[in-house]
Amino acid sequence: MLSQRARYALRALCFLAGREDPRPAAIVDIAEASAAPRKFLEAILLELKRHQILVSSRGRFGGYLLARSPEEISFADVIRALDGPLALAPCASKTAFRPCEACPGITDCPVHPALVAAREAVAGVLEGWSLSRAIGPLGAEILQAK
Amino acid sequence: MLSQRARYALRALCFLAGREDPRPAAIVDIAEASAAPRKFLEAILLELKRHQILVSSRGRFGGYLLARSPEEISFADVIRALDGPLALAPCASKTAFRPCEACPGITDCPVHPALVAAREAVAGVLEGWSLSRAIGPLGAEILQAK
DNA sequence: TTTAACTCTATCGATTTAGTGGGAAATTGA
DNA sequence: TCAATTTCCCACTAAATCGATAGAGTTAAA
Repeated sequence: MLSQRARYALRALCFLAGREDPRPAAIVDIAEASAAPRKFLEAILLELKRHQILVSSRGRFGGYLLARSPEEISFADVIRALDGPLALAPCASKTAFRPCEACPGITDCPVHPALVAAREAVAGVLEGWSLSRAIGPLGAEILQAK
Repeated sequence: MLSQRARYALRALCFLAGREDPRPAAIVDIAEASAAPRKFLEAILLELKRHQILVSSRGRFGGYLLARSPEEISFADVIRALDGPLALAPCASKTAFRPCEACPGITDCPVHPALVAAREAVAGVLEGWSLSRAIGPLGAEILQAK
């Protein structure tokens, strides 16, 4: 299960991906759009910035913008930034591999191959799922039509 | 990430699947084989029994047996029994669907389709991955050869 | 009736999670 | 320069979860 943080993050990023305004969006507006508590979202956006998914500017008219185009930000990027590896166990992770303690070892563990297969399956989906795909091919046009 | 409970469970079940002895296995032996603390494993096996993955007999020479053949027990069964739904969010679960609060709704949520796709991917793998597959086609023979 | 096993409930400490609060730093506009 | 606005950073709390342990109770075979 995703954490609440990751869910807020995905909603917030979809909102940002759908905006056509080139000026940065303030936390307050993002919080309203993604139905997240303002202060809580603050920490989330900061984390996304640390992972180079967002860029920010301070002061008046400051706020957040996507660090790159929505096609180049995948759900996998976002979830990894907030919840860590996609894998079901550290020993099955590609981005944060760590052997499990008290295990016969990678080659002998009967559980390991299944976890690797599961990780590959979910990573295959989420790495290919970008923000632009999430808001749909019509996402931008719909907003523009308003 | 899987809980430690689920990991112990998978190891324990693989051990049971590889045994050729028709008599039930005692907790102590299962604990040793799966490198799990005895009392902790106790609760896990009980949970697996509640989910009809194991059957038990009490008293002297009592213990646990698989409730059905190893081909008919999937990793998905085990993980669902101990960690709950495979989905990344309740709204994407097939076995325990629940709409997320403060969400535009299934049809309008831009995040939902990705979570459903991820769930289908991981369920596809884990539902098709049985204990017998985990211990390998040679699993039984190897044990017999000893 | 003893003994070896499962069953059940309660509890504990550490960690994580969700969320809040206050203030410092930066930027803009007057 | 000053005031307003906005991000940034730190500390903190309450509740839940997780991994694990303890102990009393129940069952069944020898």
